[in-house]
Parts: sequence; structure tokens; C-alpha cells
Amino acid sequence: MDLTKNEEDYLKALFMLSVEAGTELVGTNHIASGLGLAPASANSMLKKLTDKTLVHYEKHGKWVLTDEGKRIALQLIRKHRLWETFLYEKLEFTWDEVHEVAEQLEHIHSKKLVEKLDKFLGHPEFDPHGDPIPNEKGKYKAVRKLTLSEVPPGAVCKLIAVKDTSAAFLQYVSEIGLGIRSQIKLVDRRDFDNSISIEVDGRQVQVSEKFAINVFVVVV
Amino acid sequence: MDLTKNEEDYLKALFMLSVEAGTELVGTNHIASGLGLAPASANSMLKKLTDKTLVHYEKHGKWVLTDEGKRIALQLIRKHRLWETFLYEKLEFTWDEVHEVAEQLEHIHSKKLVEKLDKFLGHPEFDPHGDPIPNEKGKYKAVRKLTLSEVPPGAVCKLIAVKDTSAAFLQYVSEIGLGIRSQIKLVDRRDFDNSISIEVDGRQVQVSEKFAINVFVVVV
DNA sequence: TATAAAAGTTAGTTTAGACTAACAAATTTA
DNA sequence: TAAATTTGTTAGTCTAAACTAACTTTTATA
Repeated sequence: MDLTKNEEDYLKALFMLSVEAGTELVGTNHIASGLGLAPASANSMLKKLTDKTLVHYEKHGKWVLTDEGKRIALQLIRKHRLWETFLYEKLEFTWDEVHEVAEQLEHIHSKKLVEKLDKFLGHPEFDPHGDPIPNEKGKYKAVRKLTLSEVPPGAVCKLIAVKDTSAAFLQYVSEIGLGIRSQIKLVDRRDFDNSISIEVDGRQVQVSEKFAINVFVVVV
Repeated sequence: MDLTKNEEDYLKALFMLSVEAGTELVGTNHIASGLGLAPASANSMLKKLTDKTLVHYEKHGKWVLTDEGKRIALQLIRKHRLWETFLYEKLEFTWDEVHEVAEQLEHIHSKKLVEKLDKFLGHPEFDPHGDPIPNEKGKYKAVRKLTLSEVPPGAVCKLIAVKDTSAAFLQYVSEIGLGIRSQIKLVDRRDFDNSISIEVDGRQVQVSEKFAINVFVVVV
């Protein structure tokens, strides 16, 4: 009953594209270009997945995941994000290196491996890009990822990722005393240049708007 | 230039079978049955690998790995054994569960992943089965794996694996205070029943021959 | 609403890597 | 050494999953 790597890729793409598009229904060409394949290839694979009741056909070339298809897609996303977290936190990979390897690792079939890895990492809720990690049931925190520049004064938030992953920026971030999961309190914003004052570990720091735009947080 | 999973499996099988057989030359049928495939399948794949100069044909259906083929096979074995070590030591897998998952993980392509994993594990020299882990260059400790029952009195050795992996046996092993990499000094052997006295952490313990046969060690 | 453009489908081909069946060459044994 | 047995090869078929080219259907626009 195990799916091939290719079948899994289609289910995951269908899930991601429908989230992105904000609709359950995704067209053949859309899926094909999402995977970098010809529409004809997507069409025949989707028909095959329809036979396996993982996908449902919905007139005029639109496709939807069935509950089972969605469940599998979420498990793939779970595995992908857990592996990214592992690579980042345990093996010293950088933010931009994790995706490519996780793309391979997500196709390893072993229920035990996933659960043990999750436990080993301390049941993380977000990956190094700040995206939520679904649990065994496929449930995840639907947080709206904000940039630090969008946080209102007075709010307390937590750093979950950065947009700019250049060595220079990461260096600056850590000099300020910030790291993944750091608590940040937004003290004040100056209207003049949108620069902000933040409180980190009791210390107060000034950062530019450009800096704030490159830091992803969730309000806690 | 990356090989497929199938191509990699053939190279690894060829390496393992030739070590096992004690000769570089391995026959078509031998490889086929090692992989559980029909001889015709092996024949055509080996021809393909010959074109890629990873395998060399040697009259009457005998095949040998080229230097490059051997290098790749050793890297696969390195990856396999590092992953086994990871699963065993970090994710609480048991001795008998690691192989199947490592069989998948060994095909992940990422040089960085292997080297970081090796570092994370502290550059282990043996996997949980007591088999040596080749280094980046493919070199490994060619130790003769002994059972505790073969160690001469006076010798000091190190536990590297157990043969019997039943819960009952593992329980007994840990009750005695033994674990992977434990130091064991062989104090004495009684001719009567081949039971032995060993010294573990300064304490002296008596174990039966049956016990000693199920413990793999290397003399240090 | 007719037509152009976009989107989707069908048919036929290709490649990787299995398979079976038939055949050829080596090796063993009587 | 001839026959029997084992071992290896060739030829042709099958499936997964891609491709291109041609065709059809739907949607958008003049």
C-alpha cells in the first residue's frame, strides 16, 4: 500500500498548491507546472491517484485531495519539516541548505522513525523556516507568520525564522542576542523611519525597518 | 552523475558478496540471487554498470568492481552503518530494527549530510552490529569480531554487539551492567562447563558459555 | 455570440528496470 | 570423453512515469 516517491510528490504538490491558491480545487496545468512536468504527465498520474481514491476529479480538469490523500500529504509535510528541524538544529545545516535534503528524507517509509525523530527533537511546533509542523494526526498551529515590522507596540512575540539568510544578516541577528525562539517585546515604533525599539532578554535594542522586515515572528 | 537506487544496490551487493566469497570475482547468478532477482535482470544491469566503468567484465560471467565502483560501494556501506548507529544510539531503535530503515537512508544523496552525521555521532568506528564503519576515504578497521567465549583469559575486550537481540537477553545484559562499548576483562574460564568469570567496572561476574557465545567483542 | 486563447485530454513513444522463455556455453560427473 | 547439470546470455514482454504532438473543451474577449 506504500506509494512511490512520484505519487507522494503529486499529493504533496496538490496540497501545497491548494493551500496557496486558497481553494481545494487545483487544475491540471497548475499541478504540472508546480512539479515542472508536462500537463499530459500530470493528467495521467492524477487519474491513477483517482483510481486509488487519494484524489477526486471535479469537472473541467480540476482535482481535489480526498481525506486519505490529504492525510498522506500532511504526513509528508510533517516528515519534511521534522527533517529540516533535525538538519538545522542537530547537524549545523543552514536555513537555506535544509530543504533540498529534506526533500529526499521525506520519502523514507518508517512510522517509527518519524515518531522517534519527533520525540528526539522535543516535539517541535515549527521548522527552521517558521512553518508549522503537523502532528501525527495532521493537526498544526495555523499561525499567521508576521514580520517584526508588522507587530504592534506592546506585543510580545517569538522569533521563528528569518527571510534573509545571508551570513552577514545572520551574524547581525546573533550579535543582537537573537536566535530561533527568542522572546522579543516590541517597545516602540518611530513614525519618522519606522525603526523600532525591542526588548530582548531585558536589554533594549534599536533596529531599522529593513531589519524588522527580515525577521519572522509569531505573537505569543 | 548520481546513480539510481537500483544501480547503487548492485554495487553494494557486488562488494558484499565478493568480501563474503573471499574473491573479487562474482558470478551473474550469485549477484542475482543475492538481490532476489532473475539472472537476466542482473546481467543487463551489470552490462550497464560496465558501460559506466563501475564494474569490469571478466570472462565466463564473472564481474569485478572497478576502483570507482568499490569507492561508491564503500560510501554506501559507510552511510548505511552511520544511519544504523544514529537509529540505535539516538532514536532508541533496537538492534534488529535498524537495518531495514538504514537500507532506505543509505540512498540519500548529500555529502554534507554524511559528514555532519558522522561528526554528530562522534566518528564511530563500529555500527550496532559490531561491523566497522568505513571513513570518508573508504578505510576501516578490519577487526575480527569475536564472541566473548573465544577470548583468552587475561585479555581485555570491548562489547560491540550481541547476537541474540531478544528482550530477555538484552535485559540480562544490562542487569550485569554491560552495554555497547563496555570494557570487559576475562578473568578465568572453567573447563568443566566453559562458564567464565569477567570483570566489569571493577565488579566480578560469572556468566555461562551460552551467554558468552551471544556477545560480540573486540580485543583492545 | 463568434472567435481566439487557454486549459485539458488522448495517443503514441521513450527509458529504466523488472520479468519469462529459449538458447548457449562451461563445468561436473558417470 | 560424452552426457548431464549448472551457469550465463539473448530476445521479447511488462509497468511506471516521463515525453511530444495532435486534438477537444472551456473560458475570455472583441
